[in-house]
Amino acid sequence: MALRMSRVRQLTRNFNPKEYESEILNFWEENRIYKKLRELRRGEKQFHFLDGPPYPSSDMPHPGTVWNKILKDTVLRFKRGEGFDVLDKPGWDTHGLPIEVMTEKSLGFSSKKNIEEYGIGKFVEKCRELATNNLRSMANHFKEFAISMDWDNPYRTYEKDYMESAWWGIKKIWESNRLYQGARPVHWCPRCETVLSDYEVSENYKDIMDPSIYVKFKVLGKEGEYLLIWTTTPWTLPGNVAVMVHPEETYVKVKVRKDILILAKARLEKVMKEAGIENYEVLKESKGRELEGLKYKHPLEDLVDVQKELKDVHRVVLSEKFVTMKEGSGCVHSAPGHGKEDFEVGMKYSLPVVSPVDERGRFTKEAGKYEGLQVRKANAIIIEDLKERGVLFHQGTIIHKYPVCWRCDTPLIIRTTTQWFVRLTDLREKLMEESEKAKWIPKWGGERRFRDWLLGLEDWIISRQRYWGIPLPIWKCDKCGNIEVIGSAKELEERSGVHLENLHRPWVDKVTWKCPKCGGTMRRISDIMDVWYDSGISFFASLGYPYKNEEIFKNIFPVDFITEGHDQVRGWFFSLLRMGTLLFNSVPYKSVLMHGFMLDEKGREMHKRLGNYVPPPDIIKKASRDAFRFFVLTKVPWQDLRFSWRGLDEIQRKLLVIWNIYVFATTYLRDREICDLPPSTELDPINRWLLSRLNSMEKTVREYMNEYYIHMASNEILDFLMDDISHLYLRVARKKLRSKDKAISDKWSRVLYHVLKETLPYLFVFTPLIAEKIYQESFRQEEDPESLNFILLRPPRLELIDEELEDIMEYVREIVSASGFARSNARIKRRQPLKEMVVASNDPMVIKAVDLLKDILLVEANVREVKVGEQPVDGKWSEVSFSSGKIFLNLEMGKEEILAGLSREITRRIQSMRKELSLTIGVERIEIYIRGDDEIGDAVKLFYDDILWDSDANSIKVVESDEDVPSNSFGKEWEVNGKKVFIWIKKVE
RNA sequence: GGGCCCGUGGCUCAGACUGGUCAGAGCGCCCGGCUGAUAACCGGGAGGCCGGGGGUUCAAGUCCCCCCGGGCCCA
Repeated sequence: MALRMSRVRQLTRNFNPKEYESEILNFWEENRIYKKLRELRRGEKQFHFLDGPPYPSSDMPHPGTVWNKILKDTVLRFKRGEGFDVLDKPGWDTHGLPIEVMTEKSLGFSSKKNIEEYGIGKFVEKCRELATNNLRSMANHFKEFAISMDWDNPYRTYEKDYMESAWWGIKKIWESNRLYQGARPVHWCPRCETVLSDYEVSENYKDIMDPSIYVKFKVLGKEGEYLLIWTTTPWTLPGNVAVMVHPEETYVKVKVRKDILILAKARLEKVMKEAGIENYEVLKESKGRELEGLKYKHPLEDLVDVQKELKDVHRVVLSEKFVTMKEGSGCVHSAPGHGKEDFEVGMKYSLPVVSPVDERGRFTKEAGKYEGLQVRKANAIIIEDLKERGVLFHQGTIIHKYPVCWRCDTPLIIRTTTQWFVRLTDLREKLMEESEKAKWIPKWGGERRFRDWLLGLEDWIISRQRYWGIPLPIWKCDKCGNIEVIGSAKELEERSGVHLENLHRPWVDKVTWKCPKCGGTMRRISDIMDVWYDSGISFFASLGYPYKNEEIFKNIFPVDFITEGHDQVRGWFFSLLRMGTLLFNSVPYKSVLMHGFMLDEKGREMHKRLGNYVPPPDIIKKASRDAFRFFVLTKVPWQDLRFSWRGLDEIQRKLLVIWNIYVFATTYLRDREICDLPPSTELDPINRWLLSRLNSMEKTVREYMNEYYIHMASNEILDFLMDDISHLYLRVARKKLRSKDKAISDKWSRVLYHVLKETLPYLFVFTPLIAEKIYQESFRQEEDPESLNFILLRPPRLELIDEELEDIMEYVREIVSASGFARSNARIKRRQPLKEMVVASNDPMVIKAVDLLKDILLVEANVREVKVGEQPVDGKWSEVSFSSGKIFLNLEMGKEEILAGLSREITRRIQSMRKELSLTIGVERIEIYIRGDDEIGDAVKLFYDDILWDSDANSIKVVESDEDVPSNSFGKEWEVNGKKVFIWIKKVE
């Protein structure tokens, strides 16, 4: 192998991330580095990452989303460094209500009717445009943070390929008999005429005034006995089929005037007080359980048609879950058609579901007398009717939180509608089993959070009555009800002869064909799919499987790695698990890293509307991209993270130190021919220690990264650079690199060069911009790859790791700091050389430390000799303890020490004058003139060469009077150790 | 209301799984030092009974229970 000679170029002293960060981004862009990188790794072992698709509801990402992408990018960079061909396709979740609503707003719409009038086609195009513009803009923000993903080839849920994959999946679910139609109570906006999903409802509660009424339900067969129920929605009474009581609570029969009322004991006092009744008598107590099956007469039986058919149905049922003693009477009016809890209990008791309300919120014919009335407006009439029938016990009003439509503020109703379901309840066990196969980071992310929740899993409503989404590919014969589920555009074309490029509504709605069974017309049901279906299929739909990339898919399943915020445990993580299990009988991911939320500086949620939102461009402007990266990467990922400008500033200063390390190194290494690393047998212990540290750092970083302990890995490299290189090694190396002995300076140069260069690819994983900048500007050799991107992380050479030596260095650090303490106690400056230091210890490691790493002790303690020994008896000593012994510093100074100290003081002054005149070492040379007492003269004489070398001067003259100094010299008067000294320096032209 | 997580010096956070040099780091503060990496750097110091209470254990930020405060997800 040919001998390689390397050279480094001086790194700009000025640390200017604002400039170089965008310069590096441009460099990558202009030189198509990313594309070349993909080419380079093609054919290598693959690493499969799946991007959780952000929702492009804004043109700018939340800082937490940037954090999310930085975590992903770091893993991707690491895996590329390990030589993998990574799958790094970013994704976008483009469908759904938020985009629809924003589009509606931009068009000034407030309801579904507006959309229909405007034209679904035009509307859907607008939605697509909005999503596309936003995702492009968001992508640009991500790119700014050096997120290396395949931005030119993202997966987008609105693309035809993606939608076809979705159809394929639905067809498969249909074929496995899991797709069914069923009725269910849902939140419904009567004005917009649409179902609202739970999450749309959850954040939109308002204080609303409603009636609060107590109604007597007559118990059958017992004269004068009534169940006393409470409701704030009288309009749901026409749908009543049962009364729920709590099985374990105590219920009482109370005599009030002529009536006997049944209600919960715990509520008795409050109800009576509310109704203003003072005289009542408790006749009997019993457990709620004993009331089960008690039949009663519906109070509006004569007015509501549907109630006439339910005569035998009305009875008392039990529910521990939904009967509370906090409000009402403990007897809960139950209308399975108008309440989810009611529905659940109703199912258990096989009660009929009555929901005599249409999509505009009006009573239907089934409601008899009330037909055609808006349900909320019917409240007053119903109350009147109850009063008339003598069953209204008490009437009041209540102000309570009630869900309203987040778009039009209309109070929502709950009505039963027919929706499409995917049967899941029988898959609970399987889903749990599958979720356990994934590696969760942290462990409890999957174990507890997921598991408990899967236990309560129910069948999934996948239909939505909206426009911007993947249409459910279900066609139904309008005559015989025959159903066909279509799995691709091609299949659709085979049936109908219609070729569709755009599978969205309304185009797909127009495709019909003749029913093969009865000759009727097959029409698509008008629903679209829940967007959780969209993102849940990304593990195969992002590839267009099964119509494309079959080989790749088979290879990637399950994907190696996903990571998202903890809100996605029940979101995307679950959604993927659900789809993986439904379609492929397996969890679709191997490792899941759950990360936290980014909160504001005070620990609150960060939101645009709360005004505490920090736009990512501000972070770049005020801190830097790499600073933000390191800021988030060094924190425990699964905890919530407080944003902090100060924290960013701290990291920025660490980046400055890293920069300075390289500035320092290149200052000494530039213009020097540097050979390859010498064999370790030729190295002194300090250099062997550094190489050991380098390799253990590499080993540790790799181990942590492979466990996705990203914070541990990033702190490891940061500590290596700060503690080992900057704080320790360089302090010793400085003098060695400037050594007059070329053999020494050469050897140290080779080690330093090697270590710093090899650290760059590792640093690149976390803070790619600063690493690439240093590489390009200083370290890249002619024959080196064009970018750090292409460089593999060389595996650590374990044979260079010397754990004992690393342990020994810890003792050295302790001894050095003890010596500093000893000086400070004795008030002796570091600069003043001392005769000796004695280390008293019987720890063999300490003895080894002194033996092997004496050089460091000599320099750092600034003594002429260090030895291991007993506590000295004679002389003046400063004593300090450390964990394994004591150190003693000899404070007695001979003539030589004093003169050496003086010479150091003089050098120090010269250097400071140099700096004042901006005369750079190694560039401008100077002449020095000094006037002082005899001792000063002696010091100069004795240490003439040292001063000359350190201050890079041509000559030093001790002068008797100022006239001996050239007139154009720069002179200054100093006080050195109590003496007056005059120093002049003159630039040599 | 339920589930999960977090609560460590003035500030920001490491201390996970596998209780015992874990009471730490950085920043800030005070004192001192260094000086061509220099609008950097080094040493020392003050400062915490690891949210509160109970329990398990020879031993608990670390395990268990309860409470308080914050976050997320459900209801």
